[in-house]
Amino acid sequence: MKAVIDFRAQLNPVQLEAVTHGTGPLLIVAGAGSGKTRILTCRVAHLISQGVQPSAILGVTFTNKAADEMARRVEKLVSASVPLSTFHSFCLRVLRAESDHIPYQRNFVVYDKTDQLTLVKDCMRRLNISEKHAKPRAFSNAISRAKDRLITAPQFAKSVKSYMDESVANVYSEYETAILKANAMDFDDLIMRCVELFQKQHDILAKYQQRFSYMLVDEFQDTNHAQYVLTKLLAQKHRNICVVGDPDQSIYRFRGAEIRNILDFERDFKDARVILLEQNYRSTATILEAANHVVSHNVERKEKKLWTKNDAGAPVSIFRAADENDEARFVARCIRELSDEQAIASLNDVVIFYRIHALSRVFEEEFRRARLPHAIIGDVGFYSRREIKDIVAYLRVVVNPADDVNVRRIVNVPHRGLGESSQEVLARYARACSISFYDALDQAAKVPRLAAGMKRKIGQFMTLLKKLQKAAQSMLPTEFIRLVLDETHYIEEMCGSGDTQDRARVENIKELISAAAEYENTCPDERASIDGFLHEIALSSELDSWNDSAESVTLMTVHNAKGLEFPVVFMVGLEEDLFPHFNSLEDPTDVEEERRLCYVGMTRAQKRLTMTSAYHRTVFGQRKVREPSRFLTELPSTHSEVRISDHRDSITDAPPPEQPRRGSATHVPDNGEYQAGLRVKHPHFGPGVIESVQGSGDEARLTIKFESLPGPKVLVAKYAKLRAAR
DNA sequence: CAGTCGACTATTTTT
DNA sequence: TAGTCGACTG
Repeated sequence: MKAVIDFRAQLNPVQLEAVTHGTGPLLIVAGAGSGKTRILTCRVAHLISQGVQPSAILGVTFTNKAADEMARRVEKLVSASVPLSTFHSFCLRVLRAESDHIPYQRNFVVYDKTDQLTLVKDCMRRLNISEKHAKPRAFSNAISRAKDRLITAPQFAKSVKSYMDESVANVYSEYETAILKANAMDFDDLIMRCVELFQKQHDILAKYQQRFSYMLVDEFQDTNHAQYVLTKLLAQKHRNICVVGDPDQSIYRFRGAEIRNILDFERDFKDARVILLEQNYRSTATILEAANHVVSHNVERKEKKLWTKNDAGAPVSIFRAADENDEARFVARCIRELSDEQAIASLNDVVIFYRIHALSRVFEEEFRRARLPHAIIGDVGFYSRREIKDIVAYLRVVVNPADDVNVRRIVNVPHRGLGESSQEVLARYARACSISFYDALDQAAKVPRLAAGMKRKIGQFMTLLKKLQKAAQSMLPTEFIRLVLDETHYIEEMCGSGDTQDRARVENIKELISAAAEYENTCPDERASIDGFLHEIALSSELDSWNDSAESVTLMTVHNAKGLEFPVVFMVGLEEDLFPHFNSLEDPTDVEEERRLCYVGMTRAQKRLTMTSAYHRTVFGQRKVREPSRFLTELPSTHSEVRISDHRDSITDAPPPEQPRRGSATHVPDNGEYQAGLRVKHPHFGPGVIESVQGSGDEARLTIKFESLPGPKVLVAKYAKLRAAR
């Protein structure tokens, strides 16, 4: 198929260059709103119009949603469907296709975070590591980070440097044995096993290298080491590799992403063409300036200046609310006003970003009260709800009985009188004979120290499982789920208690059946199967199914905001300890990531940006005085407009319970008695000396030279949390 | 073995 | 605050 497309009308010269770049490596550094998605889609369309087979293009995006979106747009341009995927879904497909060549059986399953954590806990128990001493979460994270860097358990064991490392090494090793036995892979395994396969089996690698003559990787700044290695392996042969990224938008370092990959790309592909896209088409000049200004506070950053031809637009609106309820009310009122004034065409034009999900609750309550239609993205994902995990566990067990985690999940759900202690007996037996938990159940009759009554109950359970297994051979996912519900009486048992959550649970189960039906209808190869469905849901998230056609305001975390844009953006909870989050405050590098996160949020806005904070907020059930985020003070004052809640007085009347500070240092009076020369101490910057004071009272601006900082810093007295130092 | 109670503690962010 | 975890009792 050859159809010349003239992109010149819709692209600027730099974009055109990126789109029509021929062969060889290409690095596109695409600033926020510079038309990145358009370039990627046009490039794919361009390649196809040049005669490249769609199936020869490997496009990798960050989320399934982005993949779908891009596929849709490509299809519109050239009416060809290009297989776009995420790293994880691509690897899963490869591993399934090549299952004969990996140390797994064909029917392996994918473990999500919860399964992974259960398994880690299990391993810890076997190694006699107390959960109090070290958190399971810490171990699972450490294991994930190791896998991101392609470090195997034996390699990890060789490089231990501390006592903690040693524990991790032990758990890691135990975990690897267990997960392999369970015939399961976690998210990180998908990448790592795929790399391993390619490195060990050159013929297989060659096959995929041959197949994909062009590669595109989106959100390159958020790829981890393993993903980059995978990319390099695949691109080695043709070297037609195009990566797109923006270092300023790297927000997944905590998950192993390496911004360095962008720099390494130029090193690894010396002949790479580098194209910088710096014109922003999305935001008003004011918003863009403000965002640029904030992110320019990052030290570890390559200088880059986005610009735009767009109008200045309204100033960035800063609002200080009395407390979190006041904040939510304010946002709701603003949205109403915008809507009434017809400043927005639809509620879909509005989004609310917060740093952590916990903040969504207040807004949810307020919006419900205000009858403002809204959709909350994320939080407890659909597939991690208990009832869904329970039912899905049955599917998983039927497909892969070796999956101990899920066998143990369902063995007593619904209750069958097979509690903790008999499970423990079985688990011990299984381990002694080195068989799976399932096999132990199957041989229950032979297991000593098990009451006859138990053996009978286990027998009944096994009869049920075998019946299900047999039925599964010839059933579609929907039919099978219904069968499970019938046979186990799950709904009656778990949802018949009159609990308020029961109705939602039943709804969720119905939703699961719908999802299965949806899968069956769209299954590409007409071979809808239970394990196919399992793989489908393993990598799906709520964001993917987010339907932006419903008329409603969207609420989501800033992390979910990547790649999206909205005419009206509210960023809420901009307070120290929250955004930047307190876990990041120790390490300047982490704070820089928070700042990039803030930058990503701000640059989603097209027309209006409002950033709010509260004077008081209830955190951990305790009312606390809050300090506005440093990111707010980093905004250029010329581009913003500050408003303070009318309710402020009524709040400040109530004396905040001033928590006693440790140590003998006294509070610097916040009634304006600052003077140059005073030695002070700041919670983050440490000791310093006031160089000069401008203004007085709370609003006084203090220029302070901190010992920890190279130059003096200007702080507003009220928010500086200063203490006197001797 | 299961249900209830109280204590406790944890909160980023996600494919 | 709320959700989880563990101990205790029926």
